[in-house]
Amino acid sequence: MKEIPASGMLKKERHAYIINQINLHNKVLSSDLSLLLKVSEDTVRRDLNELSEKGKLLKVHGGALSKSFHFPYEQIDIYAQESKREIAKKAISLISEGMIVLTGGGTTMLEMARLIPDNLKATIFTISPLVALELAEREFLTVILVGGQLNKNSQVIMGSKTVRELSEIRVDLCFLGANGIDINEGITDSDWEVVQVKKAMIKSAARTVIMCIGEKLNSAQKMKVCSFNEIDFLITDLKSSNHKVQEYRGQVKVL
Amino acid sequence: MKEIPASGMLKKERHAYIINQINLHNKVLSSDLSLLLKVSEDTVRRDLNELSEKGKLLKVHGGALSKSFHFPYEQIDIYAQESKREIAKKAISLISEGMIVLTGGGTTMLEMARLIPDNLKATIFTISPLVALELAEREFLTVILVGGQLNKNSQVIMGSKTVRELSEIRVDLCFLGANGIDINEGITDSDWEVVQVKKAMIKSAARTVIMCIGEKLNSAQKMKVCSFNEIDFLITDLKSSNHKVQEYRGQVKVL
DNA sequence: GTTTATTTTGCAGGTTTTTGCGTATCTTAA
DNA sequence: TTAAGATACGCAAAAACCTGCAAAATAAAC
Repeated sequence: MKEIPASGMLKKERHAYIINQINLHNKVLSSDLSLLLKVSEDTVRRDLNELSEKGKLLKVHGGALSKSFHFPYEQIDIYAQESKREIAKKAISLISEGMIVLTGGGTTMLEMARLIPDNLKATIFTISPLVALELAEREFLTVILVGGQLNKNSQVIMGSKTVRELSEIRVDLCFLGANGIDINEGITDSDWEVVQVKKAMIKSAARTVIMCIGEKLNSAQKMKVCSFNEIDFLITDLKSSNHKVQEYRGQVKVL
Repeated sequence: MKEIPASGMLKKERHAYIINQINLHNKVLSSDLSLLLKVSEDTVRRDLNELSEKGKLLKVHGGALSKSFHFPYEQIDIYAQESKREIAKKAISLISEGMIVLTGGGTTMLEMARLIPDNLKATIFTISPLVALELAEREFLTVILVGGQLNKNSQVIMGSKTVRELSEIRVDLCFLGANGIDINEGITDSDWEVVQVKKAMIKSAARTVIMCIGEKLNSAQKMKVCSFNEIDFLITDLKSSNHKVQEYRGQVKVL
């Protein structure tokens, strides 16, 4: 994302420039504008406030947003956000430079996407448009969306087209959320289509990571995705000393 | 950009000179003009105020801006928002029940997605995750995202994978935005990858609709997407009586 | 060509705008 | 809870601005 730095601009010009940036990217950061326009952040803030009063944009902490546009992921409240962030951080530590990764959807995955550092070089396949859009801002990431039908509830891509596409790729690491995890049943889910996609994802990955908040442990759904021998890591927010965690130690590597 | 300093100019001459500068650079600084015209800044200011009152330019603190040239920005948001909505509405009227539709990305397309009624039954293929997410809320729509690499700037999916996937589908109607439209050059764009995807989209569609705000008419970019005989409709926000529109009537059906 | 009237210009002084920097306060993320 | 980052506020310097005025330039009249 390279913008042409501007110099010696009149106030009106700066304002116009800012509006333009907003139209292009739907948001601006005060810090970016300061560099781009070569004025202090104070001046940028004053500009943004003026434009905001004129109703041209929506001033927010750190910058401004387009008034007519809302990022879909900004309005999502995440349940158990702290836990999910914990999980996300552990998950990210598994990704090393140059890896090819595949991710599912869900809020945990979205949280993970948000926490992925700007300087990570990797290729990310995903079935979640939200994850893809979040990652699109990372300069060194190659983001590839798997094609297929968008599921209305889960906002991830699934269906036969997706399964077929997944069968054609090979990745190093696959990150999946889980609806149910049980020591006997393995990984389970309630939706048949979801199960098909997850199976396909696991199949195309050298190693699979299941990410799951502690409360979902020891709960089973109707359909089986896979058993523990098909997955390589289980990441939860629970401490390793937790008794729930201990049960799974024999079956899978728990982080 | 070196200007020829002028000396001993009459007021009228200075005014002409200033207007000329404005036409060339879209802005002038009082300080620059003072040096260039070898008169005091006060005189320059008086000149600018006079020209401003005559409506020849827009006086601002520090100099003046062109009036006729509305920046590629400035108010374009509000103004173009309306335009794009107009276009979007016309476009939607082309979709009938049960159709299979393919859409590109861009703000016009997003506006269109927002305006698609809740009760429309159709299948929508798209290369824009944003459009897909917007449409995911429509109960009777089947939304399918084409797979491929997510472009960071445009936030649409493109690349060879996308082109290949597009070659495997057949749709009734394809909606595309245009970067440049010119009566001789046809539809043009500035990015090679974009051109490849657009070509593939047009190829897989029985009929193609180009959506484009009036301003972009009669502007050409480096790369050619297609000529007018490959597209079926051109939708703009201009009235059908507009002379710009008339020119295209012979080549394509203009809405 | 000279004189007179008119316009234009530059300057001095005071006012306003704009901007950047410190400082204190607030937000956000970990 | 803490620390880093973003923000608001006040201030001061610089730049731009305006007003009035007298000198200079131009135009008009004689």
